[in-house]
Amino acid sequence: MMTIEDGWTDGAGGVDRTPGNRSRDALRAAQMYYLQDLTMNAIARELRTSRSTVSRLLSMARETGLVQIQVNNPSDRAPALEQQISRRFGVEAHVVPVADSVNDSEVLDRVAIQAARTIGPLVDSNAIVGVAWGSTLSAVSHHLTRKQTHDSTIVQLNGAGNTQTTGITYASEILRRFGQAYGARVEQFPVPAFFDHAATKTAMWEERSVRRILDLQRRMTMAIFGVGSIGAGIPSHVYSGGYLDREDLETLETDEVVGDVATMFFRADGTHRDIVLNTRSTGPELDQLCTVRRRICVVSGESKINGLRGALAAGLATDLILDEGSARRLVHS
Amino acid sequence: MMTIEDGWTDGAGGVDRTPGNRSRDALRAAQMYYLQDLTMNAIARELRTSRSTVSRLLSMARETGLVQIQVNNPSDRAPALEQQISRRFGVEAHVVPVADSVNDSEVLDRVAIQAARTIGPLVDSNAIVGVAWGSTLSAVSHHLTRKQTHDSTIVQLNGAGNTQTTGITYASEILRRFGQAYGARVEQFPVPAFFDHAATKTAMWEERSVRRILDLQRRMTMAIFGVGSIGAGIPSHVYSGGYLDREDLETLETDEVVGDVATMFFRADGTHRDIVLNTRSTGPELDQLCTVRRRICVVSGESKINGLRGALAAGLATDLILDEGSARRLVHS
DNA sequence: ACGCGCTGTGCACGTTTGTGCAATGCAGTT
DNA sequence: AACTGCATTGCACAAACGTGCACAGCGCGT
Repeated sequence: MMTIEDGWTDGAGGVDRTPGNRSRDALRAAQMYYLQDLTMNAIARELRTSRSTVSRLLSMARETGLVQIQVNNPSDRAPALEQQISRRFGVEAHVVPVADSVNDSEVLDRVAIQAARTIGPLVDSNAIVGVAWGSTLSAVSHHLTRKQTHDSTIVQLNGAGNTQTTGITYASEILRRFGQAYGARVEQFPVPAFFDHAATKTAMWEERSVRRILDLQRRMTMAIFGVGSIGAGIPSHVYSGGYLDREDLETLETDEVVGDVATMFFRADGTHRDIVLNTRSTGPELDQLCTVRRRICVVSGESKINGLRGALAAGLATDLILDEGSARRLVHS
Repeated sequence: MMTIEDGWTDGAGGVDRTPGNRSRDALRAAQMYYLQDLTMNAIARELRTSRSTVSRLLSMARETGLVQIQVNNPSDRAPALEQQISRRFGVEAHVVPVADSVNDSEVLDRVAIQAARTIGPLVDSNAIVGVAWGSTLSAVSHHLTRKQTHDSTIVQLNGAGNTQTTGITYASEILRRFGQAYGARVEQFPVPAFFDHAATKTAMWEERSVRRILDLQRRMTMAIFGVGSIGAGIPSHVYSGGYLDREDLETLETDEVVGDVATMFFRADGTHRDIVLNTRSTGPELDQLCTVRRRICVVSGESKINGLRGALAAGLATDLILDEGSARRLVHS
């Protein structure tokens, strides 16, 4: 007979309800399904359980990152669009195929899913990942697949408070999801998105609690953000959500701002000197952002194209994930 | 309207029968299926084709290595069996889960499939992969998944001729399949498995045509082999296939041989000095084999356990892929 | 022009897979 | 012991999927 210790690598012996079985069975099932091409029925027989349980074990295996599915386009024959974008803008492009017939919210959803799956493999142990907030990142955060890492940290890139709410629940939900997916510590940045007075920012930036976050940001190994865009149809969250008053919006216009990344603004040519609002923004200095090894920009929807152009001109991203429609718009002009 | 040039990254425009579409559609389909979780029906609509075609595109994407599915067991909580084997024998173990109720030939098949999928990701560009022959490798070769590589070479580890046939079709089929899967050059080793006289081997080993192969073997980055085993129930191919005569088998017994790798023999303790048959064998010197960075041993069936123990004692493998039954037998000693 | 073989397509069918639901088991509480 | 709340299971049904088959388009040789 087998002892319990033996039993725990064993699916064929007697039925064994030791706790922790589930994840072991999930691994066995995943191997049999994905590596041996058995049907769920056959697996159920070997595991002495029902087919439906196997189905559930497999979804669990996928969700917890036990199974990783990646689609590589052998770079030698990558789709033309991706190559063109790479050449022209010096970023690694991931174009999300989407027929132009689908509506904007579905495009966002699908870009978000694919972005989440693309980001997954890039998160290593000991990583310090900066994460912005906004509708794009919120969508992405809903689709992250888990991956076990050690000692990684998710750090908030910019404050999220505004004049109406502290914005904390919204932003912190995003962060929390990232942290949970990668088993990482989460470091929130409990400041408003914009200070009313630049002097307050200067003062706060001397506080040790704040410096701790800024220090983490300086040591980021990866940053993930969307872009905000001015000018085109729908304004982003930042431009309509109560973060900026009429006067602020006017100064943006005067400064010829076309968009922002993590509430730091820039112009169409990528410059950001002397944009007054940036002195009150809590986002990371763009020059400093550019020193981060991997900077992933997620964009969905053609309305963001102006902001995106500026961000690319500023060299803010090393990787760009965007829907096919926007990609085409980007290169065709 | 779109021009044809636009059309070729486009699935939504008019129906477009440009050649090469298939692999592009396969990529699009794979992204939509595996990264965006659409159903095949939805994909068919966007690609303007039928669901069945999408199904076929997806199988193509999997077969050609466009999609790679890997199952990782986060090493911190790897199954106990694998950890035990790793510790005791100093190899990375991949245990293939198989209920003990399934018959030997199915076990072989399933080990082969999983081995093929495990090997795939390890083959890089510029690799020189040594491949042995035998029933195990034959089974593996049938299940390799394609993967695009540049300038890699598959080299035969040991001659395959015997007194009855040249053995070439059998061995070369295996090699050919490896070559095709990885887009690699194939270098056969057109010599018998064993020379009748050691002197012939010495002479042949000076021939430039042979030296070219030996040189490749010296520069191998990876070797893949099974084990032969003496003593247990069913003897391996080598021991029964007309490669050795009665006298040879007697000398093996005298020399206390327990098994072989690529027709080079060894004893239970892993030693191989003064085994006379090795002087006539065309397999690689075992000491030299041990200098190869990655040495993958595939074993299926408990009858091979004696040979396997010897091979492990000799330190011939860095990676071991074997079925669960054998694995258990191995650690329970 | 015609026929031939080849490749790729959609249909139809049987198989495989996902999931709402009710039943069961188990732990903690009254 | 009885009760309650939560997690897990198998069932049954519907959705999604794979594949043999017949047919259409195309290139090629006669």
